Amino acid sequence: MTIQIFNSLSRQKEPFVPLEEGKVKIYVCGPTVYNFIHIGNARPVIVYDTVRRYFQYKGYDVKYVSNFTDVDDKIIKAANEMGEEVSELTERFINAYFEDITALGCKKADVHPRVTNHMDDIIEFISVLIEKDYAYESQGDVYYRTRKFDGYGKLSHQSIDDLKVGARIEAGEKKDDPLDFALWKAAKPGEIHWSSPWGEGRPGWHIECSVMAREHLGDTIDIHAGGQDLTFPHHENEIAQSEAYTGKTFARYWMHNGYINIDNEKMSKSLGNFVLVHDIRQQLDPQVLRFFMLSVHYRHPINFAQDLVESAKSGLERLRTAYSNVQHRLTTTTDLLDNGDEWTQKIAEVKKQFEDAMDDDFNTANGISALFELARIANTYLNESNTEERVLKAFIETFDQLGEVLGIQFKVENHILDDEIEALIEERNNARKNRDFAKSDEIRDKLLAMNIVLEDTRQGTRWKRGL
RNA sequence: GGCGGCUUAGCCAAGUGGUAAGGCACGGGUCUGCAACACCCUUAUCACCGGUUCAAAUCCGGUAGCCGCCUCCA
Repeated sequence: MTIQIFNSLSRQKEPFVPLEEGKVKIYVCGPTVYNFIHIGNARPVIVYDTVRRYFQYKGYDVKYVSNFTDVDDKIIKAANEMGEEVSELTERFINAYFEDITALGCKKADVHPRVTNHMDDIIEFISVLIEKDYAYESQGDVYYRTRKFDGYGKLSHQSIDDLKVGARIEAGEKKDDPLDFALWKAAKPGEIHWSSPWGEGRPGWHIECSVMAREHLGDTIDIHAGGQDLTFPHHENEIAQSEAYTGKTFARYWMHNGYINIDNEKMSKSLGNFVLVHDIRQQLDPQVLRFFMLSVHYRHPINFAQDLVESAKSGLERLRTAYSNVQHRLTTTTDLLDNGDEWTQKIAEVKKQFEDAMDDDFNTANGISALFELARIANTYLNESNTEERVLKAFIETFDQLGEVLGIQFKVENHILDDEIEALIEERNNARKNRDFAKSDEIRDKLLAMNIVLEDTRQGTRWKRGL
C-alpha cells in the first residue's frame, strides 16, 4: 500500500509519490549546537529516524540529510560566556548530540552538513538572489525581499498582509520592509566572520538550510521535516529562498511534529523545566524514552511526566518479556506441534496491521498496538505444551523486524548466565524437587536481591534481570 | 486581531460517517508448592448545546475550557 503523509502544505494526507521511483530524499532541520539537546529536540530526531526506517523497511533507497547550524547569535553568546572559541563549543555539542541520539536508537544521517563548511555555497546562493532582485544589500547586511515572492505564506497558510501586523520593526531598521529577513549579517566587532562581497559577516538563520538541502539533495527534495514551530518563519523563508533561486518546487511534502510539555507546561527557561537528554538517560533507559515518544502520534503534543514514562516502561517490559519467553522456549522446543500454519498466519496478520498503521501517516501508536497483539499471540502460543521451532523463530523474526522499524530492541542484552546464578538456580530446583520450599524461596529471595527474577515454567526455570 | 490545534474509561492513547483499538493501573478467575510470567473476564456512548443523516466520537453551526504560531524556539 502507498504511504500516506500529512503534508503541511495542503493540510491533508496525501499518497506519497517520490520524485524518483524507489528513492526518497529527506531533509530534517537539525539543531543549533550551543547546548545539550533537550527532549523536545529529541522528538523530531526520533520521529524522522522512524520515518526513515519505515521507508527503508518498505524497500526505498533513502538519502537522509540533517544539518548542524554551527554559527548564529546564540552560539556566539554561549561561546563568549564559556570563554571558548565558537568552533570548540560547537564541536563539543556536536559530539554530545551524536552520543545522545545514538543512545536514543537513532541512526546518523547520511550527511550532517555544517553551515561553516558551506560558506562559499551560501555566498553564491545569496549573490544569485541579489542578481534576481529577490535580495538587496543594506549596510553590510543582505535582506530577502519577502513581498516579491508570490508564494510567501503558502506553508503557514498566512496571508502576507496578516503577517505584517505582527512583524516587529526594530530600531535602526535597515530593511526596506519589516517583513524582509536577513540572509547575511554584518559582523559586529570581535564576532566570528567570513568575507563576502558585502563585507565581513555571517549567514542569517534560514539560508543555510536552503543551501545545504540543495547542495546535498538537489533542487527539489521529497520530504522536508522539522518541529511545528519551524513552520513559520523558518520553513516559509526556506521556500522563499529556494524557489526564488531555482524556480522549482523546493520540497514536495512537509512534515511537522508536535511539542513536548513537561508536567503539562511548556518547557521554558523561566520555568527551569528543561529536560536534557544527556541527563535523563542516566536515570531512564533511553529505549523507554523512545518507546514513550512513539506511543503518541507524531503530530500530537506529548506530555512528559514521571508516571506516564513509568507506564510506558511497563508496556515495553511486557514486550521484552514476551520476546525473551519465546527465546527461552526456543532452547527447549520439542517440535511436536503440527498446526504451525495457523500461527504463522496470525503473525502475518499482525505484520499487516503494523504496516497499515505505519502507512497511515506513520501512526506509530497503532504500530505499537500491533506489537502488543504480537506479544499476546506469542504468549498464547507459549501456553501450548508443544511448540514448533519455525513458529517460534517467526515470532522472533517479526519482533526484530518491526522493532527495527521503530528503533526499539526487544532483545535484552546481558543475558549470559553467570556461574553463581546458574548454581543457585540449580540448587533451588533441587530443593523444589525435594519439596523443600523454605529453602527454595530463600534462594529465590537471594537472587531477587541480586536483581534476578525467576520464573518457573514447564520447560524449566527461566530468569531475567529486573528493570 | 489573523491562522491553527486540542477536549475519548482512573491515567495514557488510537479511531475522522456505520453503533468505541491498544497500553498502564484496578478488580475477579485460571495457571503455580507459593510467587513471577502469562492467559481469560470485567471497566467509556467520546467537553456541552443544536443541526444534517437511515446512521456521528467522527460532518455543519454554536458554547465552554486548554494550547500553539504570527520572525529566539524541535
